[in-house]
Amino acid sequence: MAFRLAQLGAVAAEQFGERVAELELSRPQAGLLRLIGRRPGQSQRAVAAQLGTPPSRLVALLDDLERRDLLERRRNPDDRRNHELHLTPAGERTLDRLGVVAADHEAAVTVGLSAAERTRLDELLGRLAAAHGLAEGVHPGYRRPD
Amino acid sequence: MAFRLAQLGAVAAEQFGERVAELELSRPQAGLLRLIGRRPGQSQRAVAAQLGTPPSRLVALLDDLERRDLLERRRNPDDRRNHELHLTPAGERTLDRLGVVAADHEAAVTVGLSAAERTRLDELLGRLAAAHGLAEGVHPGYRRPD
DNA sequence: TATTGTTATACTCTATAACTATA
DNA sequence: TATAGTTATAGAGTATAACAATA
Repeated sequence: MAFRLAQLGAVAAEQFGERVAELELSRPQAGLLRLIGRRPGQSQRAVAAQLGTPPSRLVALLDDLERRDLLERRRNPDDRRNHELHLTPAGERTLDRLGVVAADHEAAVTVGLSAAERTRLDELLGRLAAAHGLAEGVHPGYRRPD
Repeated sequence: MAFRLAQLGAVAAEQFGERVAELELSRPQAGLLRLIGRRPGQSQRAVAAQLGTPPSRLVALLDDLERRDLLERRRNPDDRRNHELHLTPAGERTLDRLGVVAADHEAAVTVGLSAAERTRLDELLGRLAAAHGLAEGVHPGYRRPD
């Protein structure tokens, strides 16, 4: 069962990666876009802390998003060491498309289950996620080792 | 839900990795040990084909296992290009220990669920695994891209 | 001195393709 | 010529630690 979870999780991640690749995003970039869209203005350190990743890892990911004009780093005038992270209008549009992609993905992954079975599975997975202390919307793959 | 599967799958894989690290095995090595223990005498190509991985990827993994005397490559006398893969007695013992580790892992991953809930979850995951064409005991992480 | 973000560096894992030995 | 296994090489992704700018 643990192994099946690992198998299915890998399949889900892989397929999600293929879908977001059509938006020219990597999986971590898709996660960042969502996180920043949901709460704009956070510093890179704050984002890194939420994800549990070293801040240096964000630099290249954000560089790419900024170069493609999906995201803006704004210097915080109160503390000029900080960069506030905001989506551009193009970034917002990409985030919308990401929502569509995620819904398609959800349907593809849960294919073959009835509505009642989906509900039941969602509940069980939610229980496990809680038991393992998983934060809503944060993939453990961001986490630094130890 | 797809995302929760990815989260939980990553957690399961990560925790399994920590456990097998105590046997000084990587996750792919643990999988190989099991595969070879279950059906000894296969060639490296046959194993690679089952896992969907390029044969060259196996070389370093098997080198390490062989150096540690857990595994033996026997030249097939009928076709000296082939190496038959067999576990040594030490390899069999490690495989036994792996079974214990896997059982502990299973319990840890499914913590907090009742026996009935485990059964129900196992069934639902099995359905999904079948829908996605997952082979029993083969982790998609071995698969070559495309 | 401390903190934010960045850069420099190194390491791990993997795929691809060239190579060898056998057939 | 074809196949099994190996080696050589390169690329992606990531962590760590040193660094510059700002506080």
